[in-house]
Amino acid sequence: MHALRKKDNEQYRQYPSPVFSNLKTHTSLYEPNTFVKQEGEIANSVFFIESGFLALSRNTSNGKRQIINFIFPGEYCGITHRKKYSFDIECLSFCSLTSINKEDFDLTLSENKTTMKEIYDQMVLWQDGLDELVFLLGTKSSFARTASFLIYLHIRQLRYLTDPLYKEIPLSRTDIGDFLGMRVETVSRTLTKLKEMNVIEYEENNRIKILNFKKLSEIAEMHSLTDRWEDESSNY
Amino acid sequence: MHALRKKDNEQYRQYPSPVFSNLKTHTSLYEPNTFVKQEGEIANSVFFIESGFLALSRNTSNGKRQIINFIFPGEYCGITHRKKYSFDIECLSFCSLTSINKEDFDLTLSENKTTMKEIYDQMVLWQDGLDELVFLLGTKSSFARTASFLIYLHIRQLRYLTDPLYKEIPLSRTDIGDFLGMRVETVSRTLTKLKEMNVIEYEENNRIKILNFKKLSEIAEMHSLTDRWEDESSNY
DNA sequence: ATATATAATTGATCTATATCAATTCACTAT
DNA sequence: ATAGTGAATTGATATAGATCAATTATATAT
Repeated sequence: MHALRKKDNEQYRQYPSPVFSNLKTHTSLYEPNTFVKQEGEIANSVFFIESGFLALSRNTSNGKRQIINFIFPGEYCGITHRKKYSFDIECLSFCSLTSINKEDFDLTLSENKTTMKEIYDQMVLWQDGLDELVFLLGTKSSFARTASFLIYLHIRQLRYLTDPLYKEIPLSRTDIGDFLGMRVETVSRTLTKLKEMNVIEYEENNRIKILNFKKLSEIAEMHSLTDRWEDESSNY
Repeated sequence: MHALRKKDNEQYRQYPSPVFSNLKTHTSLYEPNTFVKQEGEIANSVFFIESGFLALSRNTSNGKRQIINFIFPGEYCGITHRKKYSFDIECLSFCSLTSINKEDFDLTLSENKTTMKEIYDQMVLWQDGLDELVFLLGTKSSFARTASFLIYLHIRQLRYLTDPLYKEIPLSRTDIGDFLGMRVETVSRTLTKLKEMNVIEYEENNRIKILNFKKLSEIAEMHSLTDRWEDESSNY
């Protein structure tokens, strides 16, 4: 986990709290590397991200961590049918979250068509993304995974950057590895290789710049897939 | 892929087609090992499974197959925001499906609260399941994966069996491997080991019977997780 | 019942990636 | 500027699981 500096956070778009009409919602601020919820806590809230950048992650009994999803401003997290959260909700940057009581949330969904549609759309989008991640974890080499990840992050963050100069949201090698099911060392090695191939270059503050998108896509074994991602980015 | 015999299908619950009011839906029958849709086709329909048993899968350019999800009667599939399907929809048994035009489907969702809620609930449930799969693929050993799978399938199918004598939906070792990101040989080896440990036993027609659920859960590294699964099964 | 085809098992190797260990780098604080 | 701390890199080795190859089991067809 790599702490963002406070000023970095200003480079990301802020989303106003959604209108949960008459409900008792409240907004809280979090520091990087703090936990909003931990696995096993009663799933009694849903969160809306006003600003900042989070991860949903789970830990095995023997200390391995898996990041299930990265969460960006404007998205909801903590929606589940389980009684308890099955993952940690952790802040990777300074975050501002609106928390909504679960029952109120469910009630609002059943009453408010617009909100329901909005959430539904996010679920579908996440579903698409999770399908991708499953495919990646189940079939791809570490090299292809890393390339896939860079494309994924590139597309995913386009929407959230206010300043295009801020090329990449800084993530530690550990975070990347925990998302891709690889060890830090392997992430480092594959990134070094991509750098040597002039597909990417390193910039200040842990950011990675894509130099050759086409080649990266090929490495990611994403010939047709890339097209799809590009389709999607045009929806943003 | 292992063909179910026609009579097997009768052991599974049939779900009546949902009321998509005034819409032009139609029901089709499929043989085992046929494709409803293939990756890359325009995503213009959503399907409701009346009976039978399907898989969503994707293939890499070098011929590896990843099963993203198994689909059971009463569920919808083919819901995506992509323009094209990103996976094959393939029948693992004799299937009866209602196909609904995508635009009609979306329209109905925005008009009919009950349907929207129903779909939303399925999405949340699938999301939970996909989270689990990502966790499994990213962190677990092949042995733990296999155990996890058996528990997953056991819970998942409870709802669909009319005759409790039909213990397990028959899946080939290849299907299991393609779901768990393992090769057939590895699946076979891990199952053999579980059999030798008296955790499971083989029955006729490729079915696997769980003999020791507790031990299986431990192997799956699911101490707390098992609790959750059990929570869920009580929702069915 | 016998033949044929497909799936599952088992064994022997090979390889990608994890693990272990040491070094270098980058940021923070004094 | 300098020291201190955690992250990233690089190298050496170990290993889980893939791959290759052969055998056995199961299902289907004649």
